[in-house]
Amino acid sequence: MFEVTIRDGDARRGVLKLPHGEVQTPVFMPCGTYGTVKAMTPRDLALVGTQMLLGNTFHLMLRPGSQEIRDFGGLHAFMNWHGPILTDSGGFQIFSLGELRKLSEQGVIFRSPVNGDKVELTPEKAVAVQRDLGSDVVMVLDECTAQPATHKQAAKSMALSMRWAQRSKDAFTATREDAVNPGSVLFGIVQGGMYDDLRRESLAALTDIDFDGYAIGGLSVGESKAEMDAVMVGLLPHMPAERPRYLMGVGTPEDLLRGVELGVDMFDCVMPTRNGRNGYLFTSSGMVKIRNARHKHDDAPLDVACDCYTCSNFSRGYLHHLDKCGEMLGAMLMTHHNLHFYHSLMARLRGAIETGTLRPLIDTLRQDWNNRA
RNA sequence: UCCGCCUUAGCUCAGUUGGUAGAGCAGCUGACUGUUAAUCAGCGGGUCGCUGGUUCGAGCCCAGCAGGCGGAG
Repeated sequence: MFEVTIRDGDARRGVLKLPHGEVQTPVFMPCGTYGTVKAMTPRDLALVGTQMLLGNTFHLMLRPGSQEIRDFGGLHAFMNWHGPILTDSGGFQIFSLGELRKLSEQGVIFRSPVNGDKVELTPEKAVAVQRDLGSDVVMVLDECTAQPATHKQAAKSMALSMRWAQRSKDAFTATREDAVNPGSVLFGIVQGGMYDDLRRESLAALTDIDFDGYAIGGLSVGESKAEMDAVMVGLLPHMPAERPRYLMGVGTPEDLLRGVELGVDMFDCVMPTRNGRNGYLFTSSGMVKIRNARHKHDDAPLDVACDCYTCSNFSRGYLHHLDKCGEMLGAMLMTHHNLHFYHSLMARLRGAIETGTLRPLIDTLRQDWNNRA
């Protein structure tokens, strides 16, 4: 289901073959938590170059409910996105909803952020929900370890995630026939905090179980850039070369350059969409905070080097105005641009790997982004 | 002409028994990394209509004046 076609240094150019289509890697996947990439129609997603997107087990389980979505024919039909979908397991919510949950060997009990109900999520339940959703890539339930964590805490957390990984694999194997999407694949998630030995131990445990792909979890949770880099540098060379590698929750454009350079195949992050809604825009010459007063009278496009719908048709002054007024079109146009930026960045990186020119491209991009905003 | 009420930040308003002023919004700035986020945080900003008086001390009490609103003629 995954094939690396070309390499450039440690970077890989590949193809991920999934039930809902092929994905050219390295790829960036926008977050569509509630069955929608906020402010984007599926038509616009296709327009900006989205190949594959994320859904969220925990949030969709609460609303509208996994059986409800199954009754609609699965998440693809429900949201009218017919490309591949990867669903996060709810492991990140163990981290992000830290105040609202209780962990045990069995699983996790959340207090629903919607209505306060008790909601239990176990490795088996997470797989079952994702089976109902019909995801192309199912993620195991893990505990996204909070930072900072001592070696002991990280070890305990990682060990639990590894036991859950085995249970997830067992549940996944046992439920294939009853799935909305029987051709889906299952990814394991490496944990271990910022500790190289734990990360390696986690990876060994996962490869022992054998997954279709391997994710690096537990990053972008408050650690320094240096720590994140150290985890990637220490881990990536040991990850199975013939399987896709997914860096979860990352990241900034600079993070993507670094990840691709080190051999990551898949990324996801809320940054282009959330920051887009908040008027923080990525351009070929660095980031632009469109709500700053200096853009009020600017009739130039957001990014002269960008050919997206937003940059082709609207001025910075207009985007500033929409943002100031809280108009939803502002969120739409700015999300559109940011996603276009991320996807075209990935396309350029893929092209550079094919021609063996990744290194100079990365150097050029880093220089451009740091020049000015 | 008389009576009553009102006048505090750019705007709308709070200001307890007198102790040299607060909120929301707007403005400016910053943050955001497997979305509890069209979100969150910080900052700037006021001769408390004017002039006197009482008091150790007045946005608060008293008098006059000026605007505004309402009522009666």
